[in-house]
Amino acid sequence: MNIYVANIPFTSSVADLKERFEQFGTVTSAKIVIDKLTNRSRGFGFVEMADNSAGREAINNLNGSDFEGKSLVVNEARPKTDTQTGGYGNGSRGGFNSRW
DNA sequence: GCTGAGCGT
Repeated sequence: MNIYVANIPFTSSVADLKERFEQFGTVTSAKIVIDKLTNRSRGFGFVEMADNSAGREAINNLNGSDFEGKSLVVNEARPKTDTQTGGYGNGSRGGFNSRW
């Protein structure tokens, strides 16, 4: 269960996310996307959890919640390199891979 | 001592 976390404040780090998601389940790996060029946080990251149910719980609970004074955005991440059969094309927001 | 879209070295 990989989860996409956006609207992360720049004063936050991966340990904060990991802690925040460990409230709902076991976090396999958490990472904040740092821009390769500027070496600065882009404000979003990815959290991978062990249980899918815990991931759903974390999404439903942490999405839109208060995080460092800002509303956190938590969604399910789309597969980075997986069988993108069907082609979501240049899926900007909205198109999610419903693998449920 | 940088900045707020949003899907990753």
